[in-house]
Amino acid sequence: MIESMKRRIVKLADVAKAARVSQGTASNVFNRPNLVRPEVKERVEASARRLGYAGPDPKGRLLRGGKVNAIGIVMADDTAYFFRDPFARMFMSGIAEVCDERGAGVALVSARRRKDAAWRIQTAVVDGFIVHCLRVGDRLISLARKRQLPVVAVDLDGGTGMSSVVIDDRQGGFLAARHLLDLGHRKIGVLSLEAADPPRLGLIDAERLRSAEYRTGRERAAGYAAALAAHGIELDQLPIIESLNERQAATALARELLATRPETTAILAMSDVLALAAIDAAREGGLRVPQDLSVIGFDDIPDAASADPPLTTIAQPILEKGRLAARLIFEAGPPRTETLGVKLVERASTARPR
Amino acid sequence: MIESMKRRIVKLADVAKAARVSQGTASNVFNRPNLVRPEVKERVEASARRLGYAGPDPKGRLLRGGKVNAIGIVMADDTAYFFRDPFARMFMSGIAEVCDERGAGVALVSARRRKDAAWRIQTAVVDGFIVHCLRVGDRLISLARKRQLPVVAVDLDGGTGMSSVVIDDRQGGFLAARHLLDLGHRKIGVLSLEAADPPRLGLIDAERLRSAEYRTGRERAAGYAAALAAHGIELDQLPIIESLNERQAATALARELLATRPETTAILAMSDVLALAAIDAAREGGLRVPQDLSVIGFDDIPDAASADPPLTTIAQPILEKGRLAARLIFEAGPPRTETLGVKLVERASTARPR
DNA sequence: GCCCATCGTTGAAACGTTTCAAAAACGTCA
DNA sequence: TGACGTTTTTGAAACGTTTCAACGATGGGC
Repeated sequence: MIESMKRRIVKLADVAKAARVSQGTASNVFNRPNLVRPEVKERVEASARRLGYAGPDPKGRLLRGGKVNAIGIVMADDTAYFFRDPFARMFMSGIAEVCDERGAGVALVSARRRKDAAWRIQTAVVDGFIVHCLRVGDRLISLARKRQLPVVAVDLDGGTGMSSVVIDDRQGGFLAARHLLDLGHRKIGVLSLEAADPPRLGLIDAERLRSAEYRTGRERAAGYAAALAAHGIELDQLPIIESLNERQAATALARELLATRPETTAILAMSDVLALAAIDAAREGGLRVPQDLSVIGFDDIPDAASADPPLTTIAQPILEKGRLAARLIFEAGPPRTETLGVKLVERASTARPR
Repeated sequence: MIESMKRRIVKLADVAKAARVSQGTASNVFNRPNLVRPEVKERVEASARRLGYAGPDPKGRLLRGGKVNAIGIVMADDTAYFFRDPFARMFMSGIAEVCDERGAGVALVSARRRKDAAWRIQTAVVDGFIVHCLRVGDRLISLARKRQLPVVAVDLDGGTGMSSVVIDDRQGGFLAARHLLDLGHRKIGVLSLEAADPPRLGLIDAERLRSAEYRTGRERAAGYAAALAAHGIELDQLPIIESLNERQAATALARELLATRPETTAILAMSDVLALAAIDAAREGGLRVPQDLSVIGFDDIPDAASADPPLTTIAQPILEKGRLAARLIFEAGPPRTETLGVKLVERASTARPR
């Protein structure tokens, strides 16, 4: 009675005492039952049941044993983003696949609100981190690295001593722009991902992209520039709109672009989400895609193929990227950077200008 | 030199010793820096830097402090399912939202492979569990409950002493069936979710649904039966196909149903995924929806509205379900069951039979 | 009957932190 | 100078487990 008032939690030691065995034996009952005599095992189990023992507490085990058996994925957005964004989802699926293989768990770490983001990274109970969408040299990345756990950066030129996986964004940008140019487009509008934090929504100049904090925007733009240069065009001559990678917001911005630059015959979008938004905007403006306006995306998210019209885009192996990132965590070898290739996927959202 | 060979990890005690302070003070430097004199604080920080201290290890903190500050979501599928399935995604978004509010993390616990599923649940480092898609009385649920952490079951009639959130599946089933009947359909095919584990794919009889382990299938079927009864029809008279809730697999099964029962004028699908699959199958078979075949779904996943044709379905508040489940975990009050309502959403996939 | 191998069991030592009552240091004021 | 509040710092006690060398039994072979 009085015992129950104390409300203290039953622990292994209590069970052991009740069963008149050493704590070591009690531990074995739960972890290596074949090491202990059946009779004793049963006695211990009986005591455990009687006392209402919850089983070995992972907290204790963890401290002793070391491995959590889970990795944390850090993204610079709210937690729901993991489930909302098509790119993130695909990426996570790749990670999940490898984690399942290895029997590891997955913990989602949102780094949206900078303030508690730090705390979250410092206290996350994981064996390693995959960080995505943070800026190079981001303080959060240093925090993660300070934990002295394996860290893999994704879509980020890896700092020293950190593994990273990236895609050949520049080549992708190059292929996209060249495709449009080859079709004969010259009046091209660029729909850009965020270049830096904070984003500057709306018309920006090429310089902002050249010196962008985010690798993705910077490199893709560099690819665009290279292809344009081959046709004697400067990136600076094109209208460039910076947008959040979000359909609603981007549609509004794209609409504005089309309104202010009615001569535009093609949109070079840095992501499929942006491209789909551009198509929405075109349609609202009474433009047919691809007859009146060509649109090319980047990423090849699942929706791209089933969009109307099916999207011409630069495919990157998103799933493979996730897999690779996870493998790099588990392999825990010396830091290295893996670069994945991209390719042009021609579908129906691009055509010759009229 | 020799020191470095030992490879031992630097801990708080080492830092404290090096800075000639007590361990308590060192701890304060990291956790309540304002309690310690600036001069001392700096000394400790310097030592920490010099020794390469990684910061207080969460493992230690955890054991002492208790709270992990993360909840685990258990689903009976592989981890990628969390990101693939539209229902799961929406549900997770709701959970994520509440977790973000409370500054809690999210851990994904896959219970796919029964064997290590048990281990995963026993060792997950979390403060509570939300379990979904497991059978009532599932051993895994008992395991979770044995952890003596808050557990919330979703879409499961809560066992004793466990909170749960469900929707009014029966009412939903009733509304769906009545809608079809009101339109004049009598030759109706049922596309059912899994009734029990293991699933029995293909034609099943109504009895299997009446005694189904999974609440969802059982209750929705009961709703169907009630509506049919009002028209003097028995559920047993309709062809019922059990399928995995997966577009590819379901399409094949639906195709078969349509082939063997060409008189069918409507499909009563237990989920939107199944409904969309039915539409795919119909189209392959040269049937137009809704002119030749009406299809009604259940859930109202995001894709339902944008499908072609837009899907008539029973809407359930998926997001709210996630939010509620998470709140129940955090509130940690006495166990209770929350039932959420459903409603019919008429779109364009149903019409009068010809 | 003795030696050895084998199998079970024990006891104690980590694992790394936070917390808290009590002690010390420091200032202030009479 | 001494008494008395404040700040700071200390030391030790948890937190709950696993592991491991060593010890005691038990039984077989000689």
